[in-house]
Amino acid sequence: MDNNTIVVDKSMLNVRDTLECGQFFRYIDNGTHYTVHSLDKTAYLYDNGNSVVIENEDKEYFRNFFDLNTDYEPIKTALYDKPLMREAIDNAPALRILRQDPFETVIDFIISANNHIPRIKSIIERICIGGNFPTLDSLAELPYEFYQKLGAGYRDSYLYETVQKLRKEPDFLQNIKLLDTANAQRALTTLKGIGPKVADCILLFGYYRMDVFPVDTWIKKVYADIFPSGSSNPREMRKQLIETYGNYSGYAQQYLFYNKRGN
DNA sequence: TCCCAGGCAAGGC
DNA sequence: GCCTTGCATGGG
Repeated sequence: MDNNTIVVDKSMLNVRDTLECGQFFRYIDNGTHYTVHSLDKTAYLYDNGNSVVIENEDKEYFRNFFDLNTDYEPIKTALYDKPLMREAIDNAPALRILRQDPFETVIDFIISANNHIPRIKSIIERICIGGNFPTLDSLAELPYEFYQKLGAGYRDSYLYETVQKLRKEPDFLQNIKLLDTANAQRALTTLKGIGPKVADCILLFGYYRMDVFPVDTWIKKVYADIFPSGSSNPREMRKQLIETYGNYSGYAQQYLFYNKRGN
């Protein structure tokens, strides 16, 4: 194996479940393999019997990206006896939470609001140039007309305004790391197009914060399964779900979301 | 076709 | 503060 190859046992990484579970959009199913784009980097994932082979250009980047330094066994063990988790974990036992770039996650999940995953993917594709995600500075150079041509609907102005604000405050996303989760969520929701749910997705997928619980249409169904006569207020649902699943809420949410949505 | 999607902003109260 | 309403677009 050369220096740019990672080999992972399939019991630790299920490629399909991890890429297609809704946390990530820039992958291509080529039939024989998956192509993954993150920022300006590319990896190719091949099935090799009982292992996954990841051919890539930056081994450290993708070891971190696929969260390969985290042992999921204690996490799954701790969650296994909690409501609906047995079925959800058994549905995708080698699903991992990706460690994505915060800026890319901000853009992706502004687009995700009230949108379908296939369409989210195609809009993001039109933002990228040659498979590379644009930098904040290069996006900020583009006129509003560029955003109007993305087919993003009313989200075009959210994208434009958020990009302009982030360029004026270059440390904004870096500073999120310094805040506790409540204040981080509050700060993110000052950006156009980011409400409580999108902020939670950004914190979970872009900052690897596990004490969040994005409540979307699917998680509302999950909540109703657990609490048949519970609240109809998303903020209250989030609170109860975090109380139920604790410090592993982020992991729990993703297993539950993927299981409920179907695959 | 028609419904709906990993919700949000704005306005009314 | 909380609740309601309107919302561009296109995939299934």
